[in-house]
Parts: sequence; C-alpha cells; structure tokens
Amino acid sequence: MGIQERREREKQEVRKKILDAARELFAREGYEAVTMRRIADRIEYSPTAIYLHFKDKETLIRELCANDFRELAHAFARIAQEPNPIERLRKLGLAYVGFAIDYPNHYRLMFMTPHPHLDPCEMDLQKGNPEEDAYAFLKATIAQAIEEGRLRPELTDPELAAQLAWASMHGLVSLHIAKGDDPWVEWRPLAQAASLMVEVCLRGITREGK
Amino acid sequence: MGIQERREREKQEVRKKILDAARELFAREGYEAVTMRRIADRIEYSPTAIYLHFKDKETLIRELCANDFRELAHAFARIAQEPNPIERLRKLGLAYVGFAIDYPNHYRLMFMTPHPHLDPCEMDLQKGNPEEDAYAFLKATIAQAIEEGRLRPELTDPELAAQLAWASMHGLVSLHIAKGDDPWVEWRPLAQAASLMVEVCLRGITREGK
DNA sequence: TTATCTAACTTAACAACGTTAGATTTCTTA
DNA sequence: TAAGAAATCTAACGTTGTTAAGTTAGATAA
Repeated sequence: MGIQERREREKQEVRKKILDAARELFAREGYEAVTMRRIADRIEYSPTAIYLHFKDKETLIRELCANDFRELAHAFARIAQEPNPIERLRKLGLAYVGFAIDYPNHYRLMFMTPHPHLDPCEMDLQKGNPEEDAYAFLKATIAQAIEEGRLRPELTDPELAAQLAWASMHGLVSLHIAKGDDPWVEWRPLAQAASLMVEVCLRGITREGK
Repeated sequence: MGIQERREREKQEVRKKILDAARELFAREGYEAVTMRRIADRIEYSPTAIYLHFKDKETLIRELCANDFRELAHAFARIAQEPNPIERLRKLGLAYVGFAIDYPNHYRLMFMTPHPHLDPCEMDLQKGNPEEDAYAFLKATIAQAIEEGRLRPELTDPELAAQLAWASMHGLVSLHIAKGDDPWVEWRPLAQAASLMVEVCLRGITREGK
C-alpha cells in the first residue's frame, strides 16, 4: 500500500514549498517581510495551513537557519583539502565573509539575532561533525595549528583562539550588515577590509616565524 | 510672560518621562518589551500621547540611541589623557567591551540592528567631534599611531585601520550578545576573551618593535 | 467674569501581525 | 455507498504601531 507513502510525500512537498517561499521572501526583502500571511499568499494556501507543518514561526525560521548552517559548513568542507593549517585559516576567513556577502539576510538571522534556543538543538545538525558544523571545523584547524606550534605560546586553548578568529571576521561583516549604509562611517569595501583583517588576525595569533 | 516657557518646560518633562520609561523598559526586558502601550502605562498617559512628542516609535528609539552614543563617547573621552596612542588603543578596546557588558540591550540597538537612517543625522550629535563621536576618537588615535610610525607600513589609511580595530572588538561582544547562551559553543568569559583580543589585534596592526 | 481659542490629551478605531478553535472539504477505507 | 480520517479553510482573538476625531484644560481677550 504505497498510498500512505504518497501522502507523506505530498506533505513533504507542501512543507518544502513553505520553506522555499519563506527563504525567498527572506532573501529578497529581509526578515520583516517574512510573515505567515505573505508566505501563505505565495504558496496559495491559507496562513493557518503552515501550522500543520511547523509548530510556529520561530521553528520555521530555525529550520531555515539550520539549512544555512549546513551550507556554510559545506563551503568550509571544501577547504579541508588544504594541508597547511595557517593557509586553511586564511581561506576559511575569506569563505566566511563570502558567505555573508552572498546571504546577508540569512547571516543576520544566523549570527546577529538572539534566539530563544529552547529546544537543545532539535534541528538535526550534527554538532561536532566538521562536515555539518562549521565552528567545529574552525576549531579543529586552530587545534592543528597549535599542535604544530604555529600559534603564539599564550594561545593554548583552541576554543578561545577559535572564538577570537571567528569574532574578527564576524565583527567586520556584521558591522557592514547592520551599519553599512550609515553615512556616519566612511566604510571601506568589505572585500578589501576582509583580506586585510585576515592578515592582521593571522599576524596577531601566529608566532613570529610567520 | 514666563507662561510659554513654563509650558515648554512641562512639555520637555513629559518628553523626558517617555524617554526614561522606554529606556528602563528597554534595559530591563529588552527590545521586544518596549511597546508604545507599555511605555504609556508606565508614565500614566494614553499611548497616543507619545505621538505628540515623537513622530513614531523609530525616532523615539533613535533618540535613545543618540544618548547612548554620547555616553560611549564620554567614556572614550576619559581616556584622552593617555599620551601613548598604542596604550590608548588598548584602553579604548577594553572600555568599549565594558560598555557593551554594562548595556547589552542598548548595544544591540546601537550596533547590531539595521535602522532605516532616513534622516541624515537628524539627531543632534556632532559628528567628528571626539567629545561626542566615539568613532572619530578612535580614528584620531589610529591616525596618531600611524603618524608616529607605530603601525605596520601597509596600514596607511586611518579609516580602514579604525574599522578593523572596531570590528575586532565588536565581533567579540556582538557574538556574545547574540549567541552567548547558545550551547553549541563553549563560550569563554567575555572579559578574558576581550583582553586577549586587544593584544592579538594590537600585535596584528603594530610594527614588530611593539 | 465670561467667552473664545489653542494646545494637550484621550477615546475609538484601523490594518497587520502570530496564533487558535471549529467547521468544511477531500481522500481512503470498509 | 457510508464512515472515518487527514488536510485545509474560515472566522476570530489578542497583540502591535498608528491615525482621526472628540474632549478637556489653561491662557487670552472682551
């Protein structure tokens, strides 16, 4: 009896329609434009139909986030081939900024908005698996750099060092997203600032020898 | 005829009441808790009375921000006495993080939330005046460091260098505010990370000679 | 003192939001 | 063909920011 399976498949299709509509609305017009009613309009369902697939708006948004986290991790995984940990850090930094430039709205939601993280990682992301966890990947790279004696002696804690490196790049992109069109500051091009930041940061954490 | 003046004074008093109520609501319960109706409740006026003093919620919030920008600039101004620009940068970094720790909700609004900055600086902050413009103060300090030949030769643009320094510290505090209670990351204490970040950043931008 | 005018303020309402309860349609199964 | 279950919709509630129209209070002028 493949009927139940077909029904399930149809249900997943609607679910995917909702996610796609939300994602596009999101990417094109930003967070504020994503309302249940507008999503419903796009997929030609009533607003309440969404609640058959998602508990509430927050969990819908969270699922969008989970996908974006995965995509970022995949972008990172493509850099795994680079054997030199310092060079890998350099590439990671630039890839991170590239992701933020490509998906500023997603970035805002992922890293600039406080969420009630009630459910302890209900999203089916595998924490710690570098294939799906970009932070774990960064940490592993930092750990390797420490093991190989490439970082300054005071940097013994991979967790802390990873947070510093992350924060450096995050600071740049998040300022640009939040205040990039604020005339108060004469912003330099993000790409230029990013490559300089990578060098500054690397010089700050590596030993004199390079 | 001091009557008009008294009326004006009374009007300013109500205006101040609104700002104070909004600020406290804000500091205690965060952005989402600040609604026109809750502000009105606190000051025992009707919600619409607020619109006699502020065009809309956005401008009210913006005025709150302007005050916070001023306060941050004042905190910076207290560091102006330090003659050594490198040492001054160190103190600026720590003061910046201290401000963010003391007023996380204000910080979020000031630096982590995109605003429609429609009015070109209608808020009566004096841009460029280091007494009221914290960014100008940072930039001036960086410029002095460059003049004295303390920064690396590739850092010739004070604007760009200031943005890097700012971004480093901002990245740290903004990640803590947005994702500080996300169990995905084993956050190190912000104060510890901040003092390390200051050193890493300084090492990254200064010449070898220190 | 009384009438008038103006500013401050309130009440009532609107549109849009997230969300829930209950009715209705659609499809599967007996 | 009738019964039952799943999917969906309609209508509504309680919020939100905001506007329009009415009301009150105090200052001015007769």
